[in-house]
Amino acid sequence: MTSYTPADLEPKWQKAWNEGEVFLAKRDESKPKYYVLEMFPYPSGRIHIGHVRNYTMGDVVARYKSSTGHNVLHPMGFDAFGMPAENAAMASGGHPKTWTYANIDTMVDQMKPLGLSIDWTRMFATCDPEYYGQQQSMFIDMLDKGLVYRKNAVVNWDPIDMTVLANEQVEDGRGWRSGALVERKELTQWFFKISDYSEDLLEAIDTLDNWPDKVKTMQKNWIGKSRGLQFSFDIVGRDDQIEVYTTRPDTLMGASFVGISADHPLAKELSDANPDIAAFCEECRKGGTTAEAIEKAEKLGLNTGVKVKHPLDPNWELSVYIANFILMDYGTGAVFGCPAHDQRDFEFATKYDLPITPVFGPVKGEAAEGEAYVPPKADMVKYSKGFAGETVQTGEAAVDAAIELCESKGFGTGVTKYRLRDWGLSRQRYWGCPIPVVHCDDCGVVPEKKENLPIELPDDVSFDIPGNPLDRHPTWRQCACPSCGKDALRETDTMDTFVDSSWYYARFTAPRATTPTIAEDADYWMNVDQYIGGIEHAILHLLYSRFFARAMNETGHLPDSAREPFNALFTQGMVTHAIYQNAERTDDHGRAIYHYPEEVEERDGETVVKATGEKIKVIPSAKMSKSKNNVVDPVEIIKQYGADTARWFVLSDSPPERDVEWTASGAEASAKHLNRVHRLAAELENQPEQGTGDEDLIRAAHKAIVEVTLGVDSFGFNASIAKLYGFTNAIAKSKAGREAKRFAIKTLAQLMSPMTPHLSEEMWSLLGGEGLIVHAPWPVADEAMLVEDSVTMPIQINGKRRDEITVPKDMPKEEVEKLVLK
RNA sequence: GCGGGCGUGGUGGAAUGGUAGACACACCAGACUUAAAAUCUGUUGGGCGUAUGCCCGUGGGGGUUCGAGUCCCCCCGCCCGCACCA
Repeated sequence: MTSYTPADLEPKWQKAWNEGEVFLAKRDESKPKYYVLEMFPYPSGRIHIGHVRNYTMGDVVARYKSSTGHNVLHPMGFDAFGMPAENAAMASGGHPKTWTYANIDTMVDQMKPLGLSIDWTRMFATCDPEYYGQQQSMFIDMLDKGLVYRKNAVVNWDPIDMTVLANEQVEDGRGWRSGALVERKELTQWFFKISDYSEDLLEAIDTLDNWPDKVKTMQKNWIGKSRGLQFSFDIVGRDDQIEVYTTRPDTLMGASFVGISADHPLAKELSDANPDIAAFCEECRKGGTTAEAIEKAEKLGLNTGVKVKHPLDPNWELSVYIANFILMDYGTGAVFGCPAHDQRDFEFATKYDLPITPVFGPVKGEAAEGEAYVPPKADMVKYSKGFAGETVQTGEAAVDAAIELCESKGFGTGVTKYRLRDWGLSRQRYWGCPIPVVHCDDCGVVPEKKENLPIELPDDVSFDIPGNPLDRHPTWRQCACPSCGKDALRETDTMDTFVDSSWYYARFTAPRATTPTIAEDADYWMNVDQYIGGIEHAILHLLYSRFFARAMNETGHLPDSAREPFNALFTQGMVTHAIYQNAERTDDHGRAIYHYPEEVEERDGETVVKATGEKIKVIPSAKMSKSKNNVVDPVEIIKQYGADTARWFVLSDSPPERDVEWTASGAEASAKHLNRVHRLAAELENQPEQGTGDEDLIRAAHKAIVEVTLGVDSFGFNASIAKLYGFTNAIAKSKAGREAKRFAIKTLAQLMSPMTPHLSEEMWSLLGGEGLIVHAPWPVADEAMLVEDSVTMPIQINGKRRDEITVPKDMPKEEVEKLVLK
């Protein structure tokens, strides 16, 4: 008898697949195509068990689709530009390029033993000049189409990474990577015109039927559409106006003051004349931007002495305040305050003793005292100082009526605004894609000629001083102006690395092309049919990619049908692991001590440190982190149990969208189970030829086909695995004859093959299956075998189960009823 | 504050409005063994009972229904996302 030795059989079958070029993706118009993609990794140096879960899910889909007659594209690459490479270079004196490519080699070596059905011939890294050169070429195309522009803007400056961050990359006022408090700085930057696509990106969300609602909602909120009235207040005593935007024009008769941002042009003008105002504006800008700071921040205002006229009553004058809570980059940077119906305005008005005039109240009863009355816009309210339409109506209707009325009176227009800002892409870093433009004294900013692409990064750079090494490189900047030929200087900013990941999915369709894409390949392979990755990319990466697909369509690099690039999205959960924290002591600095799993054990129902017996506080299901000593290394797991066990485990128990906790006992159980399955196949020839219950076993096999297929089809891998356990138990217990068992075990091997491909190949060959199991078509259940002759039905009285009876399937209803009522 | 999700045994988790707890972990018992490991078999939501069996049970309270873990309303708790957004 042969025993189950993954260390031997896994490499054996991987070799067979490689030699047969089984996973090589070729265009084949005779088959339906299926493009499966997992979000590509950053080459940090080691694969993580989370990667294993992500890629295994993709692999299950890829292998299953392939066995159901699809021509599958399942590629892998690396998102290879970015800060960590530069940080490593600064720390160890190496070069980001060396570091990155060495990491990629290591990670590929770690991934290959997993037996993923990847077409490795398509692999690339975004730091390959062949890739980023094409990105530069597209940048120039986008410049031509007006999809990229340069402007002077106040930007988020990360003082640790010494670079600019996009709005999306600032979290709680801190850089998403460095964690440094972000500063505001004025710089000339490149921007993608993503805001031109606000409506398109928003509307199309509703067509994404196979995306999680959660992600769709997050994107909708991020785009942030609102409809309101934009109008101007005439400033008293001068020929000038303050423009404001409001989503509640129905509260115009409750206006109490006008507030402007400290960065508003009027505030700047007043600052120049009055040092007190200048000091106040400075104070406003300093305020922290963390959630906490905003929560606690006092509403500060300064009466400028400027007055404006109310548009509906020229005799009604309102004071203009500079206020610290008004943002220059939303709306017009100026608002009118209606304290009766806005809590923030209420607090402001109370503090500065401004009038609070309600314009509506509840239909029944009175509004509460001491706070603003803010009902949902869809609610009916009773207007006492309304100026448009019915006395009793919904806020929504009143807003519409107010906009219409104001438009007809000739002040203000109804406008739609979006929160989405243009995407600032300039980064003051070395390890990124150089922006392919040249600064010429005579011609200004000129795009590089396409024949000069790629503009490659120079290798001879140093990282001993902060800042961008491209700025201080002796020769790299110097070039000829593409327009007039005179001496000119290159742009030294590089692109945000999110640009690199915004189109890699398209590049996989023709990874070696000398143009960004090739029409026939893109037409055939796009869209991605199933995209799989972490929820953390719900906004940034996915929104940018949706924008880029549109931009690539407009620059002729993707077909119309690929403007929305991902047909289906699945966001998988993390692999977590318990943390073992010492409950009795901390280290010399008062920090918690964490123990490795192998340092602790269970003793009398308590978890203690083996060596010392100290009690342990177990924190279950925590994100893996090196500093918490709870990281599971996939390489070790594969060494110990084999890839199939690792694959089986990460798919079992928890639904794929939820976190799964890695436990040693669970991993061991998976290994045991696969051993058992292997034994079924290996010992088949010892089974007696004749037995009993052949038909029952064959029926069980057909039922398993239906149930497992359903799970695989709907991302219910844990459900499929539960059914496979059940089916395995049924085979093990069955007394059926050898050929019935052979059929059942071959079916089991096939149903398991997307999850445990090596073991399945081995079983297939042990059972005398023809060729490789990867080439075998997915089993189809025989409907006739699914129908039972007799059926067991529960007898319920008032919904409670009282008894059960087993009757022939075709027994008439009346007879069943008679039987039950007896 | 706004938006979304979740709450089921000791644990992870199953259940198109129709037998709650599939499957697995863990625990316990038994078989095999000199012994252990491995393997196999069985038990395991709570309570009552010798037993056929009965009662209770899906965060709490109410409702719809012949029937609710599932649908509706209120409350509690946890998680995630967004947020001086005018």
